[in-house]
Order: sequence, then C-alpha cells, then structure tokens
Amino acid sequence: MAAASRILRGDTNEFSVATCDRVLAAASSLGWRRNLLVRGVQTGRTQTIGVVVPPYDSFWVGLLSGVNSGLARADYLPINVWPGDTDNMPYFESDEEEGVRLMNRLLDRRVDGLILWPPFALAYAKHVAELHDQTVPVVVIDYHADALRSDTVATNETQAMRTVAEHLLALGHRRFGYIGCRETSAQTWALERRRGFEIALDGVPGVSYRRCKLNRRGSNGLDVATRLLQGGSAPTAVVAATDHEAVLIYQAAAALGMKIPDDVSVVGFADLDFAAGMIPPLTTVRQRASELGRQAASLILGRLDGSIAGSSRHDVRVDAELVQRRSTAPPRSDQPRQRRAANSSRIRRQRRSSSE
Amino acid sequence: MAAASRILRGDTNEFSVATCDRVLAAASSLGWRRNLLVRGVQTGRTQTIGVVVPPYDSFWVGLLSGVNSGLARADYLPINVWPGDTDNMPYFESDEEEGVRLMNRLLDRRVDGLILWPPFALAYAKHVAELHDQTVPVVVIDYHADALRSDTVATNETQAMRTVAEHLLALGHRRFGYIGCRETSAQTWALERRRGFEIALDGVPGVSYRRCKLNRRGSNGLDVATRLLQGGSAPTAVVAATDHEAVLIYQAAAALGMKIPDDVSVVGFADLDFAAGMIPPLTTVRQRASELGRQAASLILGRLDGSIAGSSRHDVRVDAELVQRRSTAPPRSDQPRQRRAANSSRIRRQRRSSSE
DNA sequence: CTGAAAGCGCTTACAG
DNA sequence: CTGAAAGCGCTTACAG
Repeated sequence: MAAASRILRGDTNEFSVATCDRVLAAASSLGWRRNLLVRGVQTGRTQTIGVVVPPYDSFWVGLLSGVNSGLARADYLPINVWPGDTDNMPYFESDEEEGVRLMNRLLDRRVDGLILWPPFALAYAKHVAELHDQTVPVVVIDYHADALRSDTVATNETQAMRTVAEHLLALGHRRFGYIGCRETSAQTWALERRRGFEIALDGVPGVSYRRCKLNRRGSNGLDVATRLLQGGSAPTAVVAATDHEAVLIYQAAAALGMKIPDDVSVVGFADLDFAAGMIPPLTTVRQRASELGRQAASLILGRLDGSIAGSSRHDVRVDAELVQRRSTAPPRSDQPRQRRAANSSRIRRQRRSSSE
Repeated sequence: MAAASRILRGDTNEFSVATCDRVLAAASSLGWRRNLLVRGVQTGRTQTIGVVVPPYDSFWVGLLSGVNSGLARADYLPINVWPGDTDNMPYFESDEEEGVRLMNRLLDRRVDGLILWPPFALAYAKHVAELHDQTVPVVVIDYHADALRSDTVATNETQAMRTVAEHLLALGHRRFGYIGCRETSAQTWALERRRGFEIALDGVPGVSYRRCKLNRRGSNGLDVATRLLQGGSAPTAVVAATDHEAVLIYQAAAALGMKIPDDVSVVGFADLDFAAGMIPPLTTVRQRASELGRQAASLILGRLDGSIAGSSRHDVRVDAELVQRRSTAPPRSDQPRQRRAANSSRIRRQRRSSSE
C-alpha cells in the first residue's frame, strides 16, 4: 500500500523493478487515477492557484496565458474567476460582496495562492482572513501602494513612456496631447503611465503639452478626443493611455477630416490584438503580457517552495518595447494645419502652448 | 461532530437554536473554513468544472464569462486551461500531447464535468478513458459531428446568415463576396456559416457570388481580401466569416482607395470588442457569447443533477442578431465603380458573375 | 526493500 | 435532537 503510493508518485528507483511493474500494471488495468483531492487533504497543498483577474482585453488574456504556462511547469493549475459579467467590464469595482464570495469559494477549495487584479486586492483583504493574515501568498498585478503587503508584478511604465517620448521627439514633434483613461484609485498604473510621459518631456525646450481624460464611465470618450485635436495649439502628436483611447483619437480624427499620421501622429499602449489591424496600423507600446503572467506565477511558486522568503515585498517590473507602425510620422512642417479655427474658442481654457 | 458538520452546511432548522449558535460561534472564533476537498473525497463531487477553451478573442472571453456566471449560481467553479500559449493562437491543434496532459491534470483533481473547445473534443477522447467512457459529462462548444456523443452548444449559423443575406438584399445588393477563415475539420461552424449564407442566397434572381478563404496559417489574408475586391465582377457587398476577416477587407479597401460603405459594403460576424470602434463602425452579427456560456453551464449542471438524463445528445442552438452600423449601405447605382481595371485579369478564374 | 497502523478533516449512516 | 463509529482514498512515519 505504502509502496504502491510511492511508486505511483514516481519514486520508482527505490523499489525493485518487479514491484514497480506489478504496481503499475495493476494501476493501469484497474483504470486507476491519482486523486489530488486526498493528497490536498493530507499535505495541505492542492497545486492550485486562484486567479481573480477578469480577461478584460487581449492584454489580460495574454497575462492569463502566461500565468497558465508558468504554473503548468510546476504542475499547478490556475482557477480563474472574477466578479460580474464581462458585459459591463471594467466597471465592477462596486461588486465587493460578490468578490468576497468568490474569494471564499476559492479558499474553501484550498487554493495554495492567489493572483489578484488591483481593484480587488485591497477591498478583499478587509473581509477575508487569509488575505489579512497573509496565510496564503498573494501577487497583485499592475498595482502599487505602500499599504499593500503582497508582492506585485507590473509594467515598467516610466521606461516605456520614455521610449514613446523619445520616438516622438526624434520625429520632430513638440506639441503633445495625452488622452488618459479614467484614473480610479485602483489604477495606479494609469497615473504612473501618464506621469512617466510627463517626466520624459520635462525640461525639453519648446514643448507644449495638453491632456484630457475620460470620465468614470468612459462615456465621453469621443467628445474628449475631439476636443483634444482641435484649437489653436492642437497637438501634432497624441499619446493614449491604452490602445482603446487611441481608437477614440482615430474616430475623432476621421470625423474632423484629419489624416493619421499626416495631420496628427498617434501612439497607443498595450499592443492589443486589434492594434496592428487599425488603419493605419497603430504605433504602440507592446506590454509583455504573458511575461507578466509568468513572473506572477514564479513569484507565487517561489513563495510556496520557500525560494522567495522574508516578509519584504517583491515588486517585479517588466520592460516594454515600442512597436513602430504607421500612425506616427514627422509633423507637417508647412502651414499650421488647423481646419476648424472656428472651434478654437472652445479650448481657450486649456494650458497655454509655448509655440504660439 | 455530526451535528456541527450539518449545521455548518446550513441545516440550521433541524437543530436547537442554542446548538446552532454554539457551533457557529465556535467555528468563527476558531477561524474555521469548510474544506471542500474533504467533501469532494467523500461525495465524489468537487463542484468544479474543467473548461478547456482558449480565450482567443472577445467572443471566447464572453463565452467564458457566461460559463463563469452560469456555474456560480450553483456554487460551481470553472477551471479554465488550454494547451499552448495565446501568442500563437489559434494554431495549436497539433499540441495533442500537451492537451492530454492538461485533461489528466483536470481529471486528477476530480472535476465533475468538462466544457471543451472543438479541436480538443475528438482528439482527447482517444486518450482519456473518462471521456471515452462518458464517466464525466462533457459539453462541446461550436462543433457538430455525428461521431460526437457529447452535448453541444453553438450559434444558429443558418438563422444568423439569413438575416445577413436579407439585410444586404433589402439594401439592393446582388453581387456578393464571402471571405472565409481557414476551414479545418474542427471548424464545423465555419462551414455551417458559409453554407448558411449560400443557402440564403440560393434561388434569388440576378445574384452573383464569389468566395475566397485564407490559407491554413491565415498568412495570405490581405492578398485574398485584395483580390476579392478587384476585377470586373467585383462584389458590392462582402460578408466575412468573422470580424477578423472584415478587418482584412477594410485594409484591402483602404489600400485600393475604396471607401466603405460607398464602394463596398462589409458585414462581419461575432461583434468582437473592436467592431464598434472600426471606421466606419462595422455592421456585424452579434453572437450571444455569454448566453452560449450560460447554456453550456446549464447543460453540464443538468447532466450532473440528473435533470437532463438519457444517452441522447442535446444540441443547443442560440440565435444571433444583426447589428446594423455604418459599414453597409445601398450599392452605388451609377457607373460601375471599378478603379483598377488593369488588375482584372488576375481574377479571371473566379466564378463568373451573372450580372455582367 | 516492503508491509501494518495511524491519521488528514471531514461525511454518512446508525444508535441513543 | 445529539453523540460515538466507520469510512472516503490516500500519505506519512514506523516497524519488520
């Protein structure tokens, strides 16, 4: 019995070949299959990680894929759940109750660790003892806050935005616009990203900069994008917080009769699945989504096997790379390209440009 | 002990209030949490479903979301895994070995049922005893084959394509093109979808029809799309197997200097997340992805609780609805709009048009 | 190298 | 209504 148990788990070289064969043959003829539940009860390890990350877009799917393959190498399985429906993503911060229920479902099944998407990390810790006690290792994605004790994995926003700024400056742009997504307190990446761009521009002579962002529900996107492109000091290059906002700039430009990149250059962020298919193909920052996922898996696995020890937090930052496609070009050097001067009064309250 | 077990599971009304309070108080002060692993060992039910479906695009994500919420209502949890990396989706049919390993990992953890993406369903059954014996209920998504004994859930392709054909015919189109994705033997939906369109066109007087499809790796998409739009009998309306192929038509049209919908109308399929953001916004068929997922969850749950019994296969078909946006309009009634007659020789071998 | 024994944290009949 | 007993399918020391 004990021998069989060990042989079936692979300890074949501690036993005689005959015994091994006998056990293995019996097992396969009986259609035996190991029961990881029992092992979980005995050892306290289920080789299972709860992943509370909604697959909002292809970035998150890529991340999930990385988590998947990172865990697979150690024979771990992810259990991916999230509160709410994808239909009203990403507006489910309020579903705290459902989220806590979800965490409990995961913990009832004795997941060995947890990978969490930012809005949930802090909220759940208040309600779920295991999180607060740090009984179960937790990795949070794309989030940074001093109050957080869990390990984190995120894109190196500052580095990424510097490559964007350098690219546009090298093309000759000096009048910049930035269109941000909503910035909730959970979206520290959004703040870091924008600040990263602003820092990279800081001190460069002759630069003007104008920024806008969507409202909380993101419902005013086209308005905001349209206004950004108009007026006397309109930018020659617009940087978007993500490829989603870059789409808004494309739409606004089309409505205004402006051509990309002739009239305005556009840079996205994420390199989502549709970015290469846009017309023109979008220049954007490729986040290494699956690498982020693999890093998250490694952190969790490291905490579990003890190779990462100590109570100090580990913050992994992954660099991202600019993908130059057709949406960026040098600014027009000829006449100021404004077509709708009549509308310029609407943007008078914007930050003054140094180039007019 | 037995009483505590029952009370903790919610049988509070069979016991005195005092006992219940005592048990509940003790449980919470001890930080007790139910252990579903043990219950799984005892009852043979883990309340866990293996979902082998790669989140290839927002359709599959929506489906996964539906599975999630469908299972959640019964306090079941999905374990979503897939072979390979998202980076080289959807070209992982060949990963049979890794897929089988994945199935075994799932079964070792005693999932109660399985939801499978088409290419895997048949391949795995050969290697995994539980699938072949039908010990574990299985639902296959978007697949149809007589050899298959599992229940299935799919979009009603025929109905969906009829609404597409009716829409275009009502606008006045008679010259049609169809751009298909690759059609592997696992993609029965692709065949049904195309046949659905062809059937809807069948017998309508004065109709011409020309079709093309991508190669197995999908690498010749732009070429194929470009050729479809050119030549003497070029279509005034193109229907795409999915929104992905519609993007190719947009790109080809842009390269040829053709305007959508003025020069050619385009209809997609799926209503993926980027479809509404395309320029112009894409008319497409909205597949009810999360409804498909919920139906899959219901089928599994029904098999498990016995409300769906018998060995006959259940095939659920979900209707889809046309979303009219700006990429379709009546055909130009004036001059034939061909701009590159010089290229027309390249498409001579195509099916002849009845309108020239 | 190989067996018999206890135990993981419950659940399920079965007595009181 | 409430306890003592057996057992789920293993794993883990511990003897032979």
